[in-house]
Amino acid sequence: MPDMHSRSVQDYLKALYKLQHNDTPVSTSELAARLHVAPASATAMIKKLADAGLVEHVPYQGSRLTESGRREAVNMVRRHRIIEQFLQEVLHYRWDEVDEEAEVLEHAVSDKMVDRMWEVLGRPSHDPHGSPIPDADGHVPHQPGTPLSEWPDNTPATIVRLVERSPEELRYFAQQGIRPGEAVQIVQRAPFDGPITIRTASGETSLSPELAQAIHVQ
Amino acid sequence: MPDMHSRSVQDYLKALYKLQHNDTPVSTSELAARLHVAPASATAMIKKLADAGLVEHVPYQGSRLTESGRREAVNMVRRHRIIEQFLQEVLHYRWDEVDEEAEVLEHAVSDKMVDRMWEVLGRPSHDPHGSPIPDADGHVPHQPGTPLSEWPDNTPATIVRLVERSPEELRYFAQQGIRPGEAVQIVQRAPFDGPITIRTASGETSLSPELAQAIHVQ
DNA sequence: ATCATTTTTTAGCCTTGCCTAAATTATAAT
DNA sequence: ATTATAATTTAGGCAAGGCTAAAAAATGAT
Ligand SMILES: [Mn+2]
Ligand SMILES: [Mn+2]
Ligand SMILES: [Mn+2]
Ligand SMILES: [Mn+2]
Repeated sequence: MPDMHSRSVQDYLKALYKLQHNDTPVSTSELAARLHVAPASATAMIKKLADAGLVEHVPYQGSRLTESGRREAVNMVRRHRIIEQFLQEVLHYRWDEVDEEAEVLEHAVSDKMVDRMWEVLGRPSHDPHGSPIPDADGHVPHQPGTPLSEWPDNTPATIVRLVERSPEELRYFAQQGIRPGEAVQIVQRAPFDGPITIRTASGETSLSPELAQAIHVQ
Repeated sequence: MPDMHSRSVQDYLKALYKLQHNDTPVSTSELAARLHVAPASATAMIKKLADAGLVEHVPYQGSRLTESGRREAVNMVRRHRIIEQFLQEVLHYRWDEVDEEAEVLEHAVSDKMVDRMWEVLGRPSHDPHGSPIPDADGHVPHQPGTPLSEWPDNTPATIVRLVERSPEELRYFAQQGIRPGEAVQIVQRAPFDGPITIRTASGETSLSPELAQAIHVQ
C-alpha cells in the first residue's frame, strides 16, 4: 500500500472524512469551502480520487470515501494528532499553535518519524485538543462527550475536547479560557438558536450555537 | 524577507551553494547532476533564479549566487543541520539516517519550529556529521580540518567531519566504522590517484580519493 | 407545471517543474 | 584553421492543481 499521494490528495481525503459525519454523501461545495478552493477545482479532484478508487462519486449528488479512502484519511488524522501532541510536549507549543504547523508536517514526515514521535511521547492516546489518536491499523477510538450546544442548562460539565476548526477559533477559545479539562456551565440560552452564554473559571462569554458545537463536554 | 520559495528553488540554491567552493561559477551540468534533473531543467530554473535576483547567470558560462541567494542557501543549510541534530538527539535516529528525513523537512518546518528545536537541543554548534550549524544571521562558522586525501601517510588523525553526500555513502562510512570523533590513519596510498587504504578502530578499508575527500580530519 | 435560483460540472487557461529532441555555442583535437 | 565533441540552451510537451466563465442539472417557489 504505497501511500505516496500528494499533499492535495491527502488534504481532500481528510476533509471528506471530517465532513462525512452522518453518512449522507459530502457535497462538492462543502468540500470546496472547507479547502478554500473553487467548486470547479473540487470537482476535478473528486474525479481523480474516484479514478484512484478513493471515493465514490455520483454526479450532482455528492461523494463518499471508499474503504481505502477512509483508511488513508484516518491515517492522516493519526499523523496530524501525533504531530500536534509532539509539538506541545517536546517543543513547548501552545495548544492553539499546533494545528497550523501540523497541517504542513503531516505531509512531510516519514512513517518512521511518526512512530518515533509516538514512542518518545509514551504512546499517547489523545492530542492537545482532547481528540483521540487513531490506531496505526485504522481503528478510531470512540470519544465520549456531548456537544455543549446539546448540554442541559445550569449543569456543571468538564470540557473533554475542542473539535478542530480554524486556528482563529482555537485562539479565541484559548483567550476565553476554554480548554480541555476546564469546567463550564451554560448560564443562559437565547431563544431561536441564539447565542449561548457560558461561565468558565475565567468569566462569562457568549458563543454562537455553531461554535458551541465544537466544545465537547461530559 | 519573505522566504516563501518553493521546495525546488530552495534545493537549487542549496546545491549552488555547495558546488560553489572555490569561486568559479557553477556549471549547469554539475548542478543538474547534483539534483538528478536533466540539464535543460536546470537551465530553466537558473533563468527563474536569475530573474528573482538569486543568481547571476552568464549563458554558456555558469551561475553564481548573489548575496541574497547565498543568504537563503545558508539558511537552508542551517535548517537542515538543526533538523539532523534534532532527529539524532530527540528521536534517536542514527547519523546515517538523518539526512534523508531532513532533506524533506527543511522545506516544511516553520522558522518558529527551527528555533524551538535549536533551543531544546541546547543551541548546538554542529550536526551529527560534524558540520557546523550556521548562525541565524547567515554567518557560517569556520570549520577546522583537512580532507583525508591530503593528509600525510602514517600519521594518526581524528575524524572531525563527514561532508554530506549521498545517504548510501554515509551508510557505507557507518558500516566501515568511519564516523566523527573516530581515529584514522592512512596505511597505504596507491599511485596515480589510486585507492587510499586506511585503518580505523574497526579494521582496514580502501577508499577512492574521491570518497576520502569527504572525510575531514585533524 | 413552469420559471427562477442554486449547485455542480464542463471548457478553456495558467503556473510550476519536470522531460526529450533539436539547435546552438564552447572546447578540444587535428 | 577546421572539425569533431561536449556542454548548454531552446522548443515543444506533459502532469498537477489551481482559476474563471459558461453550460447543465437539481431544487424551490409560484
Ligand atoms: Mn494538511
Ligand atoms: Mn487537534
Ligand atoms: Mn531538500
Ligand atoms: Mn549533515
